[in-house]
Amino acid sequence: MKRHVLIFGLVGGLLIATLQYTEYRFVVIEHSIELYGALVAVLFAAFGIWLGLRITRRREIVRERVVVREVLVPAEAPAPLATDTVPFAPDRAQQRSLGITARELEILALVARGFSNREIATQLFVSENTVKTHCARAFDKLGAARRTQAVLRGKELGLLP
Amino acid sequence: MKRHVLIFGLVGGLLIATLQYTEYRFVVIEHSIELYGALVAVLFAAFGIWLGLRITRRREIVRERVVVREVLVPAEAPAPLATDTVPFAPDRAQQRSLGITARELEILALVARGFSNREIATQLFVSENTVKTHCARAFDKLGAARRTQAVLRGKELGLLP
DNA sequence: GATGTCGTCATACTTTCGCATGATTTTGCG
DNA sequence: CGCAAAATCATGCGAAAGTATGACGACATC
Repeated sequence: MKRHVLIFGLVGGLLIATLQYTEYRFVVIEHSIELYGALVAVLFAAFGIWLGLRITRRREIVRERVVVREVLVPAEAPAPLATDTVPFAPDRAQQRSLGITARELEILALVARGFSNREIATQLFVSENTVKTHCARAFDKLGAARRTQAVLRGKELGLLP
Repeated sequence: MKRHVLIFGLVGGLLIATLQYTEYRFVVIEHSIELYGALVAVLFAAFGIWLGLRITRRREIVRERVVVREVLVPAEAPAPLATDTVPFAPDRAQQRSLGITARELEILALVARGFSNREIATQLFVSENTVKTHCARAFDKLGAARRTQAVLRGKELGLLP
C-alpha cells in the first residue's frame, strides 16, 4: 500500500515535470491555461480515484466463512474453570515498573467495570475530583488519553482481569 | 453515491473557474504556471482519493455458516488459548437477537479499542455525528449508559474479542 | 527535621460524550 | 419499482470526562 503512494508521488512529479517542460511547446501555444489546469485536474482526480479503489479493493468481497464452533464436552472432570474462579492477581511487577499506585489501580478497575467517575466516588467515599485526579494520573502512566484506552492498556499489561 | 460525483463535478468546475479567474491577479504574478498546476493537482488528487475511498467503502458482507462440532475433551487439556489464535467471530446469534447492525458492531469494536468518536469518524470516513448515532443505538441495545459499560457488555455477550 | 510519596480535594476550563429529534439517502429485497 | 431497514448527518443541549495547577495533611524514611 505504501508502494502505491510512492508510485503516486513519482508519477505526479513526472507528470508535472513533463507538463512544465512541454507547456511552452504546444500546450499553451494552442490553448489557454485553463485547459492545462483542467487536464492536470482530470488526470489527478482519476489517479486519486484509482488509488482509492486500489488500496481498498480486497475488502468488499462477500465472504462465506465457515465458523467451526467447537463445543468442549468434558469427558469426566470439569476443572478447567479454575482460572476463571481465581480472584485474579494483577501483575505487581508491571504495576511497579509503571509507578501505578494501589489506589490508582483500584479506581482503574472500577473504570474497567463501567462505572462513571461519580459512581466510583460514591463507592469509595471520596470526592469526584479525587477520582478524576487518580484517573488522570493512571491514564498518564498508561499513556492513555481516554478511559477506554486505559482499560485496554490495563488488560494488555495484565493489570486488569 | 451519485451525489458525490455531482459534487465532484461542481467543485471541480468551481475550482477551475476560480483559479481561472484569479490567476491573472496574484497566482501567476508571483509564481509560475507550474505552481498553479501543482496546486490543482494536489487538490484534485486529494479529492479523488477521498471520493475513491468514499464510494468503495468496505461493504463486508460476511455470511458465515456456523458448524457446531462437539469435541470430546480429555478433561485435563483445556486448550484455552485456541480462542486467542482464532481471528474471532462475533456471536451473530447474539447480535441478531439484540438487533445490533453490522455497522453498529463495527463502531463498537473501535470503541472497545479505545478510539474516540472523532478518530472513529475519521477512520470510517463518516461524520462524528454519525458515529455518535451508531454509538447511541448500540448502547441502547446493550443497555449501557457509557462506552466502558457497552464494551464490557459486548465482551460478556461474545460480540467483542 | 527535611524530604518524598500518596491520597485527598478544589477551582477553572476545555473537550468529549451521550440523548433527543428529525431529516435525507442508500440499499437490500420482494 | 416501491418499501422497509440501515446508514448518514445535523443541531442543540446537558452531563460527563479530562486537563492544569495548586494546596494540604498523613506517613515513612533518611
